[in-house]
Amino acid sequence: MNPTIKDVAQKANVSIATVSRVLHNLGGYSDKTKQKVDQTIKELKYQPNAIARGLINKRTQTIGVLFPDVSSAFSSDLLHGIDEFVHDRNYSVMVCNTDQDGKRTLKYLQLLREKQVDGIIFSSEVLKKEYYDMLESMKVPVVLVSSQTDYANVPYVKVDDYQAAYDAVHYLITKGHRRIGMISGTKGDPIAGTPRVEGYRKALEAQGIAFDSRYLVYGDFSYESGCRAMEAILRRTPEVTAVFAASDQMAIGALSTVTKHGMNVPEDISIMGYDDLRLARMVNPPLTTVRQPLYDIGMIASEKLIGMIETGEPAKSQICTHSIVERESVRAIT
Amino acid sequence: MNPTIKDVAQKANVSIATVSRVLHNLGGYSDKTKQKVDQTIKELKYQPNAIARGLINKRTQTIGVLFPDVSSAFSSDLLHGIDEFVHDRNYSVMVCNTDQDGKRTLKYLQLLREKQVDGIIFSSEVLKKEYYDMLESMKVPVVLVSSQTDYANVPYVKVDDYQAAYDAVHYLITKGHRRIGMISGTKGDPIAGTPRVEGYRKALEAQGIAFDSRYLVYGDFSYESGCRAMEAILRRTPEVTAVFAASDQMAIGALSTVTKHGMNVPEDISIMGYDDLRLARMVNPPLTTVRQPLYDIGMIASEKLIGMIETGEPAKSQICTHSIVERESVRAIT
DNA sequence: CATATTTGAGTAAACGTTTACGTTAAAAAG
DNA sequence: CTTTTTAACGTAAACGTTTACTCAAATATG
Repeated sequence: MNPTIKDVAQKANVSIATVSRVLHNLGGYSDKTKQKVDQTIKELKYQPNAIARGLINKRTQTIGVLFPDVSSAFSSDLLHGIDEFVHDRNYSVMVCNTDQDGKRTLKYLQLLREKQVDGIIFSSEVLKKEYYDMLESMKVPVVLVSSQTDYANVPYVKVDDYQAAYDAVHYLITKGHRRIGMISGTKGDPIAGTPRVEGYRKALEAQGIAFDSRYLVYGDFSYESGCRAMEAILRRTPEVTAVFAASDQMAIGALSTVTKHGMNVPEDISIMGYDDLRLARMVNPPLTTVRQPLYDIGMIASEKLIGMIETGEPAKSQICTHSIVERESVRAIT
Repeated sequence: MNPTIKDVAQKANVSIATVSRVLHNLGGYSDKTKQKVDQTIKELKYQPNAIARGLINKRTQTIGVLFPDVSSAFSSDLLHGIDEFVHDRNYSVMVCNTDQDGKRTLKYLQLLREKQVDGIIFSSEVLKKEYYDMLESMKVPVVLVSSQTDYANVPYVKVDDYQAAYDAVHYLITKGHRRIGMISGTKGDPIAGTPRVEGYRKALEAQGIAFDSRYLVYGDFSYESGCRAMEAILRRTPEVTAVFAASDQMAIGALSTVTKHGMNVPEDISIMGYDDLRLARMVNPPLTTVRQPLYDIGMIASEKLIGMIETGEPAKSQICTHSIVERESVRAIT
């Protein structure tokens, strides 16, 4: 067995309370005893037991993070930011992969509750009433990432999807494109779906370009769906000069497909993505895209969460600024 | 406050012990009491407190996972496999991002010890004596992933790096290549560095091709280093017809660089990667590479770890089988 | 010098479980 | 109808901490 505080106390000839006090620098002991206690802690290689501490403090210094897909580049960038901030503040993170499946989400929330996490970051999934109720009854702070909700008191941090899409399409227009296709994400997705389509549409109309539903095709954010969508575009509306994809993965799928058809990006067709994942710069040509600062978003979300945990006060939602990063997949036409 | 087992006991007019017994199906109670207890558990929405449970059981049902870079595609695939298996067995995972920095690793091990994790997965980092000693003193099962060690009793699960590199280069040779360059990972890395170089060398020699040190250039596994390495190759030994990179990221960097120079892959030069990350199939052309089954490796490692935790018996190391996945970045020459 | 205050500790309860042990009443055995 | 066994619980200790409370000695105050 590992030594406990009791062992330290015995060996140092003091009470448990005293050891605890020097451990936390609470004062109430002489220099001499501090010396002795510190000494025997070293000797015994004593390590406090966070579980016991957690039981009494009702704080575990642990937060839970839920992702629909931990292994996606999107999630892992976020996780990186979260991990970074959180560890700095002496918390740990428990990850859960919900696999975008309701049953699992609920099961994991259950789990996190039993494990007494101090807070939860809920990412990239709509907060169904079911989840909200559960969260509510857990009485644990939550912050949403890349998601949003009507339940007023749960803060979110995300980019303005509408505006980001608007800006992307506007950018394409300023580059001289007028026949612009869009590969949307999952149809009806209230966060990353509809608002981005809406941004696309409005940006078009603002420049006097009529929205043409044939130019809009749906995917599900994945690479493969991007390939399929691009196939459809090439077949049905080959006159398009640029396409805006609602995720980098789809953009890259589109890019592959275009090349597979013997055409070149951006010479024959321009492609613009969304997210600015690491891979955006790795593909050929490097992808022009609208950047979500995922790492920062992870940090900000953690900051808010820990703030709520430690002050008990609700946090405000935050819209992070996106930006357009110009690389080489879009060309200006005249 | 959330209701405790005590609240349930009171409301159901039984003792705490009885509630605990029905909770765990231990028998020793009548059907009627079970009914009543189950009922009041529902009514109160009682949830057991895993912290309290952990304190007494000395089991937290949590494992710690250490990665040098959580956000890398490599880590996140692994993590996915780990998470999957582990949750199935009712464990949770705590992630730590060590940032390939000694101080942090030690700090995190410390943390995981305090949090009383039941086991640790240590990934992609050499197990220095320092770490080993710490781990040893924690008396907690550990398994290494994509790493290895002399400390006999710690099991690892990985691919045979030497053989995998050998096979890759052999494959290139069978495709008719004889002037084959290699972009190695970090020089001297005992796992993913030296053995792969050795495999390269031996595969060459086995076919009567002399090893030429000018054909070997070092990177650090990253995309950028792959770009730099390829620049060097193009400058110094442009006669090369194929290059084998020790990571997909470097391979993709090489690929970008080649294209940037106006040459084509695989027409002008063939490129082969290592890992088979998700992005390998997304780039253009899709990357021929040697596949490490990272998801499976994560699962296997978890299985071993949990086995050790639950039986107390040491696990055996395991070499997972790699394979060559042929895509389009290598061509046969005649 | 007597009293008040401060310092340096110790004692014990509490956190929410699990579980070894004890106890009672009913059922089975003789 | 005893005696033994069993079923159905209850009691209380234990896990490793934190912390409110207590208390004695030392120091300061008048």
